[in-house]
Amino acid sequence: MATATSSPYLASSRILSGPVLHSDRRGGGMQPGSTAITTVSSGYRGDPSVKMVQSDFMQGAMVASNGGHMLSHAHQWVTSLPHAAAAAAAAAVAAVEAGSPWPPSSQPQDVKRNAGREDLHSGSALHHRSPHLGPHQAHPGSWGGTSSAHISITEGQQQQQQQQQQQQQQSLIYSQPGGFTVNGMLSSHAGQSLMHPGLVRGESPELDHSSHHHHHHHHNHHTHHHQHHGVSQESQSDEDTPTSDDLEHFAKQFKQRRIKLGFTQADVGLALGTLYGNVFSQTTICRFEALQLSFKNMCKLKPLLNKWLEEADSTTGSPTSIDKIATQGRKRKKRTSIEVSVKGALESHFLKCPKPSAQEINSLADTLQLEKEVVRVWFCNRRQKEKRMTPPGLPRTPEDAYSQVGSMGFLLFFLKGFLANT
DNA sequence: ATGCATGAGTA
DNA sequence: ACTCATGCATA
Repeated sequence: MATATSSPYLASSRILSGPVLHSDRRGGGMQPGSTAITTVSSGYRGDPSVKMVQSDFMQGAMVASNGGHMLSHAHQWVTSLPHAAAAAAAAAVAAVEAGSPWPPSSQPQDVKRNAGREDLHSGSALHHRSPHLGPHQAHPGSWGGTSSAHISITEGQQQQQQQQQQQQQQSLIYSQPGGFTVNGMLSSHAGQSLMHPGLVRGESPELDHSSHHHHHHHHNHHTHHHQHHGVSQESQSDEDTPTSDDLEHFAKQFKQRRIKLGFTQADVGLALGTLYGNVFSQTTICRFEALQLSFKNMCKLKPLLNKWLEEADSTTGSPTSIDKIATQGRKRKKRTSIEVSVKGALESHFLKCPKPSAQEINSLADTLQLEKEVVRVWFCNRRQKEKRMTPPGLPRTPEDAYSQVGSMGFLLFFLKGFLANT
């Protein structure tokens, strides 16, 4: 976007100059035609200048799709679409036409957008789990895999691609050792077991399209739910690993309550700090409510938020201790704003290769005129996004409830939207 | 509400 | 050099 709105940085206002083909290699140092503006004020780079939009993007898409010709027709639609849509759609087109039917990895993403809208009631609420569903049994790893693959990695399939059972305790280290109290007062009870690492989800079949014959056949499933000591919460107090449905319901209910009680996401984040010593930002709370965290992360946070809810509920009308978290002074790199056109190109590449090698990153960075680090981080974030619970851009309207799975879903989604708009 | 960034922990 | 949990800064 690079809006010029109140930004002291943003050197120039985009000037959509013509095509301005600059497809030459970068000779050295900075390139005049940067494709991303970093809203920086000091160090980093902030060379303004030309920024082609569509044209540039198309080029990127082409490159990604191994040479182009097919894209030519798509161009016209693309140009009139909102950039985001255009980029995604074109990127998808590029990928599809390029012959890659589907990204090898492509997390199944489980399209479990709950079907029934059955909330609306405040407080208490006793959600009736839809009786249908049958054997489906709400797979714990839901996002993780369409192919069942449940939790409890029973020692079999490991070392395949890493990223499976690695960290699981790193979260605990965040507990602030009694030292500072966010609010000047200790929490009544800090200890608390902090969710046992249930080791959830047998997720990510991961790429490696050529060699994974790991047939993990776990059966177990400690789905034992024995709720002792009623703590009022209908679901599981905080014991055993919740299912994705549980989380979804909880998140929903949590948001409702939170709003009714008049708290902002930031308030909650702070409250958690005074309550446990773990402060969280508005961002995290927001992501929790929107189920945009990893399954594991959701599980970790749920107990905490649940606790907060109870507290807030009981203490109705308590003065929200609003504190200001000291923003540790650090030289944080200013956010780089990547142009939509470039994003399209990146997206396009991502579809073909979610995990580009350092080499590829380099060349990509070169082509797109971005810092290598920026490109690397982009891919990291993109991958992470892929692992979140709620896939982005889900059908807002029932009619758009197409397949909505993976890239293809987006393609259709966007194309439909466009066509209906023309 | 999200995009880009940082860092701890791993491999 | 990657994954993951998080968050500042933005849109």
